[in-house]
Amino acid sequence: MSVRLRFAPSPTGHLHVGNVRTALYNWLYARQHKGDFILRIEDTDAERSESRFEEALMDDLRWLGLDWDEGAGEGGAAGPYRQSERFDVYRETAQRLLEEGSAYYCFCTPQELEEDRRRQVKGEPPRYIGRDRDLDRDEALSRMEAGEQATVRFKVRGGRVSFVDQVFGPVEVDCATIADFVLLRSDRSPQYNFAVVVDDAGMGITHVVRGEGHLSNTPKQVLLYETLDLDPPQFAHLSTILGKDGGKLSKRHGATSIDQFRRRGYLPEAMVNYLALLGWTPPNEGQEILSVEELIKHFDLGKVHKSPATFDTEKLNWVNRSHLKLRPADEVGLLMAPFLREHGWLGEVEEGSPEQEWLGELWQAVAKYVDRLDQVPEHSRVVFDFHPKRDLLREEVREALSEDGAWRVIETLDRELQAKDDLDLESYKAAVNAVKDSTGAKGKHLFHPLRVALTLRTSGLSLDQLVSLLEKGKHLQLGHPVVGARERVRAVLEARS
RNA sequence: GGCCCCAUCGUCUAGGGGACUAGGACGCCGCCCUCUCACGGCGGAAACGGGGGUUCGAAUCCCCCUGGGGCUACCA
Repeated sequence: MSVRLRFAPSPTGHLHVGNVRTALYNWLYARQHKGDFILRIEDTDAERSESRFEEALMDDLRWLGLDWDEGAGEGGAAGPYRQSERFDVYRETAQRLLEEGSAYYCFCTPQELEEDRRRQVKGEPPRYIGRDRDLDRDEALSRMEAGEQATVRFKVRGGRVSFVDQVFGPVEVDCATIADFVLLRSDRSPQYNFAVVVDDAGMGITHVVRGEGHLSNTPKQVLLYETLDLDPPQFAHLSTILGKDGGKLSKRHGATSIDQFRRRGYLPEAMVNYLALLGWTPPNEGQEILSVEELIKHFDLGKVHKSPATFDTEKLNWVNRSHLKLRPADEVGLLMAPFLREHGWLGEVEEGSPEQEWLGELWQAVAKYVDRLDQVPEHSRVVFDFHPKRDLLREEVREALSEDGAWRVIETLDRELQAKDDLDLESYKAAVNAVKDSTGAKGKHLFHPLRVALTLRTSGLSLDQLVSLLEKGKHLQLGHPVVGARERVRAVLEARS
């Protein structure tokens, strides 16, 4: 039998990295076993669910490459895939349980329930006492007709329930610790534990992979499967992802929702790779940078760790950097374009254009400085942002230029360059060699003044790469002028006075 | 309060009674490369939460404590 897995988020906010890891593990397992991956929207909480979050979550999933075979936005034979559209199914099922005597109407008021909880006996779990458990059905029905509101509660049996969790191992609990829980609320909407079971069963889900928080609720669900006369699926619960301080990951830890990472210039394959590593170790020691295909191939649900993992941005950065290096340069060039555009340094760039090729070259020059694409602009500044009048005043620049022979090197280079047309790497090097010969400056006494004249900074890209970018860039339609090398040297000399 | 889960370097982890002077990765530190900053290469510091057992032998098995987390809702 083919496996069927699902990701079932509530559209109550943006997709959190923890949710994404859950989705990912489901997806990896489904893809590995050539099964189905289903997206179900759990929006029974009408108060908190919003359709814009549903849109956003599907958008994030698509960006990550976690495609689904059935579900919201996709359709499929087991639909509808939105719980708010499945109320009939829940009501029918509840009715069946009512008739079988496995469930009953409960007329308890919120106040009564609150009192029950407060009246808890020391050493005993506080729980619903089952006041209406043995209420006569006809009586219940007539009270309903008289307009009284009632919930439908499940009659929890005695004894023990058990199941084997793929991650946590065997779990067994005493049913006495489980209160008769609500199936249908008084407004006839389903309660979570009931809806999941009805849906997972109805959708033919074979493996339920979800957050650890659901582990304690699983016995209730197993009980439900049992009275519905259905085989429960395989369960696998995933530990929580923690923040740097050991607490649950939250806004104060910085970015937590996947769209934030996306906007900062993390690659989807890097997010997927890093999240996969949080709670699972690849089989080959030391090989942690894996492609999506490799993850699908090696992923092993049975080897997922029980203990919670801390989200570490430093390691994510390393993973991202590594994947960035794996991508073809011209591809990354296109990906980083929006970030440069934000700084006003770039216009529209067409795919396959010389501009894209140039961006690829820019990328290769700045790649070693960058963890994320949103850091590209600050390291590209030397290429786009050239203002001698302003920058000659900067402390580090003044200091560097006050060194012996610095200006002479620059003046000599200026003379050498004026004699040349457009520069390529070779002619630039020839000019530098000529400067070296006629001034006698070498090593840092030669290159440092050159760097400052060309960039108005004391550190940055290799000069060879820079000159090449400048000379090519000045002829391209980048939407922002790039000042060439020769022009720069001249401008610096002119701004000196 | 009750029930349940978890616990190896700062972080992610390998480990499933002797192969452990506890291995790898990120980060950190040092050296090398070098016109700068980086990249890269090489090397280094860094952990079995505590206490009891079991055993010839425990990071590995059991119990207690401590510390985290979850459930205990007409939230999911």
